[in-house]
Amino acid sequence: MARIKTDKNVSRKDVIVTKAATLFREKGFKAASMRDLAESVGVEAASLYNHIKSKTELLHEICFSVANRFMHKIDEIEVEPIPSIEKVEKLLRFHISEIINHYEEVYVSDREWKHLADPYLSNFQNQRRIYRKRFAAIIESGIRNKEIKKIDAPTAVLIMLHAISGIESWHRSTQKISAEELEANMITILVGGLINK
Amino acid sequence: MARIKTDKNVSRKDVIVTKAATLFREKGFKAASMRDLAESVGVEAASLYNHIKSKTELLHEICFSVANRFMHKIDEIEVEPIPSIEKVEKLLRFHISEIINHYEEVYVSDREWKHLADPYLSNFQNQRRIYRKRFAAIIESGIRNKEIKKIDAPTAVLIMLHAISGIESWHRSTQKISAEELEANMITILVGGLINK
DNA sequence: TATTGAAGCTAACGTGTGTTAGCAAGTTTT
DNA sequence: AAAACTTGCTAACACACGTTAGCTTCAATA
Repeated sequence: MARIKTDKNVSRKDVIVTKAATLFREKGFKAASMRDLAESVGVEAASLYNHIKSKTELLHEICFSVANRFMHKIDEIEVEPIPSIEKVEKLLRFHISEIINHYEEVYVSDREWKHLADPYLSNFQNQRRIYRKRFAAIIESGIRNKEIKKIDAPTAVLIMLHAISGIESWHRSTQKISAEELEANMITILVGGLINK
Repeated sequence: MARIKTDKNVSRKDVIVTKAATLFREKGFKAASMRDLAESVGVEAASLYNHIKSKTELLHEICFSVANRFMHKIDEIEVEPIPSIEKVEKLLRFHISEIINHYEEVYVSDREWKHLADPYLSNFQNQRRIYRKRFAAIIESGIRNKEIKKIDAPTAVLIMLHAISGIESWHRSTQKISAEELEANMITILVGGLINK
């Protein structure tokens, strides 16, 4: 009889969620079936329901674990006594490292959150909106201090966040530069485009 | 008996494809059903098949019409006798105007191409790869001419293309700046981050 | 070793899917 | 007005999906 293998500190549910993230990334949430997931876990589809409540629950877990990490980080950075442009740089570096180290989850959270069901959907959208506003506020304060060019802050946030999601393509590409080089290039272009000089 | 309305020069198939683009954008390709589409066209699901071959065909049409427009544009720009940095700017402006004027199609082509079936899938991926290489070549030539900072050109392309796809969010947002302002901000940040000075 | 709870299995359900067949209504051409 | 073609409809198909019920097997505890 098949059995889901677990290490210490990793519940069987965690294993399922992780495999789900990979599958949702590869095929998209809707196109990935519970039978696909079961196969990748090494078990029958019905057996998954001993550990999870529903397919959507898997998406919740993925999306909110990612969103929470970003929220905690911006909490932390916001209150640091450093110039705004450095806050922006820190945030960008965090985004980059998150997408490199938690590729599947971040990707899914970014592209598949549409398939969340209310009330999770509204909740997620709210968090996202708030996050972007706080990010924009940092940029605006940088503009007031003349550290940053006079630009529309919300637009700048959009550009930053989406630009960084380009790493998804880098992650899948075969002939790639190192993660460090990638990060350096990103910062050069993005922060370089902001700085007022 | 219901009937699909058409203007001159717009076939019934075109009407279906357009509505499909909207639906695929809203729900995603997999989650959008032919019955949904039929309703939005004002007809029964089975009737759609008098005009189209399959659901996937709709996706082909959307993805390749978008891809072709970009290919033709880069053909055109590549041979112009202007500095590389201006070529980059022209390409960016084209991307921006495409996403503003053909929002639904471009969005779908960007995010739903995964659901294409071979041989269209490989074909599409190839076109994408080639496009990015040609874009990167323009940047590399700009680096050689010292117009552009020394950066990894493929990374720069990723950043540009994804940054621009951020306009999707702008497009749906309620309190937005004008399209002209948006374009100006984008160019400032992106081109500003490239220029060697 | 006996007991118990966790974790797996098979079978099946109801529903929604893309698509086809066959026919009726409407429009254009002769 | 007849013929030919286009466009729509109803009904139904085969299938894949998420999920549940009920039972068995395994592993840990007493």
